[in-house]
Amino acid sequence: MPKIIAERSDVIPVLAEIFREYGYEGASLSLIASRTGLGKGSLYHFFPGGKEEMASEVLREIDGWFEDAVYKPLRDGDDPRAAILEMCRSVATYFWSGKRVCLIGAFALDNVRDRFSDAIRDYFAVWQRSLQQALVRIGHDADRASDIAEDAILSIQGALVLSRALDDTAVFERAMARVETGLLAGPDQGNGRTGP
Amino acid sequence: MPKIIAERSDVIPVLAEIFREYGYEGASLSLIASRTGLGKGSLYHFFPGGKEEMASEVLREIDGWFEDAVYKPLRDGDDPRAAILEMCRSVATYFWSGKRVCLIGAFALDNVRDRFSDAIRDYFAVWQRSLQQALVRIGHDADRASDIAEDAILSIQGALVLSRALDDTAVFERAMARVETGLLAGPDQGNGRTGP
DNA sequence: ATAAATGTTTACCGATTGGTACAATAAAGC
DNA sequence: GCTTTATTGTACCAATCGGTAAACATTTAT
Repeated sequence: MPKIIAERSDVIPVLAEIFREYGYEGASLSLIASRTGLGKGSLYHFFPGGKEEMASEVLREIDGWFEDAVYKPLRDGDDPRAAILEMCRSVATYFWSGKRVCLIGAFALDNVRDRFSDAIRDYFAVWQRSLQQALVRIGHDADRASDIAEDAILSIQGALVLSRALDDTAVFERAMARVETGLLAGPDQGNGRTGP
Repeated sequence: MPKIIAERSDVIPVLAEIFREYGYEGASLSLIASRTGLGKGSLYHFFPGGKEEMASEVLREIDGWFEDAVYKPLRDGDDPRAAILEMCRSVATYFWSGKRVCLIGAFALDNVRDRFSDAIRDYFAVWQRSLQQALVRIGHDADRASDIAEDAILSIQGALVLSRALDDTAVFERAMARVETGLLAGPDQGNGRTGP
């Protein structure tokens, strides 16, 4: 094999950051080439499908990360309470307290949504279902757990939008604190937000 | 004056819909020209500043609509409770139960955020402050009202992201119902979400 | 009627877009 | 040491990008 400056898997996180910063349309091939240090030839060698395949792989990698770091512990962990707490911590770290955008959320609002609709839907659907399962194991009934999980995920996404719009990480941190207390409030005490 | 097929003010809502569908970068001038029925020359006659001016005017118009239909009643209306209820109704209608994207929220996640950062920040900041004032008039203390208002706006934005990602308007409607009850819960009963 | 103001159309600009072709290069296997 | 195979750089492509120029049409004020 010839000289390997970078493997395909090394390039994907760089691509992810580029898409996050510039969006799908805004990330031109020349920009990608210069930021990755790879020529167009190499890029199309690694990703024959072009920009669309690059973005697909990025989405897959993000989904994989969340699957391992967040979803799986929520579903299979011994302690659902601890998994939920860990989710909040992971999410806050991952999104750099709101400074880093959720690429999948951004794609959902973009016109490229249709192109990646399956990946986008799965990402949120699996997250919601995993969180719901953890809540059920805490003692909530299924419907209530579904509602709470939905509200938590949507609050995180909204927090990313609002903290970025106001350029204020405190917005994100306050929202995460609210999400955490909302998720960990037991099934006995109502929280006035999701239910009867 | 020469023949007027469309006034500037007539074009702006069309532009808004184009930007909503395709994003800032995705809305090419030729697309804009064909959708508005105006040639490039006419476009640049109405908007000498080009695409950036078109987007600015769209943002201004959106802000103006919210100012009249939502913010002002929240601040100055006789009945703050009614104004809050009306806000929820207006928002649900405006966003077509989640099928229509919040252009300003989408811009906030996009790389064009820097270009329109002032308009984006003001839109959300004024919304939050107006809603906070209404909550204070209901009887909340200032800090608590600020927190509740922030949570409501962020939930709406997150609901738009999530309902679009899952392609399910029910997500948006459930979220709006939660927002409404959260906003209208009196200052006496805690709601477990924003509380001390 | 005519001049001036106001829109509109069309052709065009250089730059950049995503993508392709292909030769050059470098290492691994024999 | 030669061939094979995987990677890279360069040149190039048609298409489209945002934007400009200027001739052209239409209407109002005089």
